[in-house]
Amino acid sequence: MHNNKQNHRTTQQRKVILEELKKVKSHPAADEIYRMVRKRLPRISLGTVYRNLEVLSELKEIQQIELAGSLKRFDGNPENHYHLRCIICGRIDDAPFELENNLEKQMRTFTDYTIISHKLEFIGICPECSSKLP
Amino acid sequence: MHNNKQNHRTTQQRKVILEELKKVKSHPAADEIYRMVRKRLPRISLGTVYRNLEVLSELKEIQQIELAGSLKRFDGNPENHYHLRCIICGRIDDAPFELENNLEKQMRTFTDYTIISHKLEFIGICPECSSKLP
DNA sequence: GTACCTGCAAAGCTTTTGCAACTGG
DNA sequence: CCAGTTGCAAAAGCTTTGCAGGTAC
Repeated sequence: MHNNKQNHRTTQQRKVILEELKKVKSHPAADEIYRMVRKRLPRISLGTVYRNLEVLSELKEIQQIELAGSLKRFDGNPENHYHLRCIICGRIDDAPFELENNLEKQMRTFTDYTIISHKLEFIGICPECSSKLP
Repeated sequence: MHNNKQNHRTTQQRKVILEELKKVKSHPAADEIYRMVRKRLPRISLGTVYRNLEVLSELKEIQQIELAGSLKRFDGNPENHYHLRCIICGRIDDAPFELENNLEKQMRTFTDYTIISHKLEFIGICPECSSKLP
């Protein structure tokens, strides 16, 4: 994790990364951003891109979309259901309520996408971790 | 991607992986499953575990939880909003409607988790990909 | 018998990190 | 000046894959 207490500077690299990202609506991955930024700063490194994306997220200038990543968890229950994830210990519990078919119905009225399914995850602190907090 | 047309066999490895995963409600990652299964099949390899988790998902015996993985996408808009993901081309668009605060409220009445936020993603086929389908 | 599966090891891909040099304020 | 930042390269972490031998059916 990164230290939140740092004083952040406005470097060329940081500025250009932010500008390029704000320009597009394609939600690029880090290496795509690297490619975009290199057109203006040919000597920038991938490491710098990663570090700045982290800092810019902390500063709430951008956000990271973490859905559907490559680190997977597996669930012996094949039925569609929602999950609760603890931000402290990382445990995942099943959510105690049903899928909302309404959400997909709503979405269909608003877009031209063919909606196939949806994923909903709640983020919070599990009772066990709560009880251990100072 | 895996070939869906295969005839799948019931091997010891496949059977034990499924049994062990059904036993727990902890939503383990692949390497945790590997550790669990090795107690019964000490010579099993991690590769076999990965391959079988893939097959078992195809067979709808289990499911993969892909939320909050490590391959991230970045969004120049720091405001909380939902996304639409195309399963064909992988593009991500912003969803054209507002966050449902009701969802968190509902969840609070059902669990002892301290709910901090939620993530909702719709999966579908974007108009462009739809138009190219056979 | 043979298509499918396994163990092993190597490779792949994304992300993180140590380090010495550099720079914004 | 000096804490924060950078480029580079190596390392780390998770997942996939090539291969030769094994196995379910």
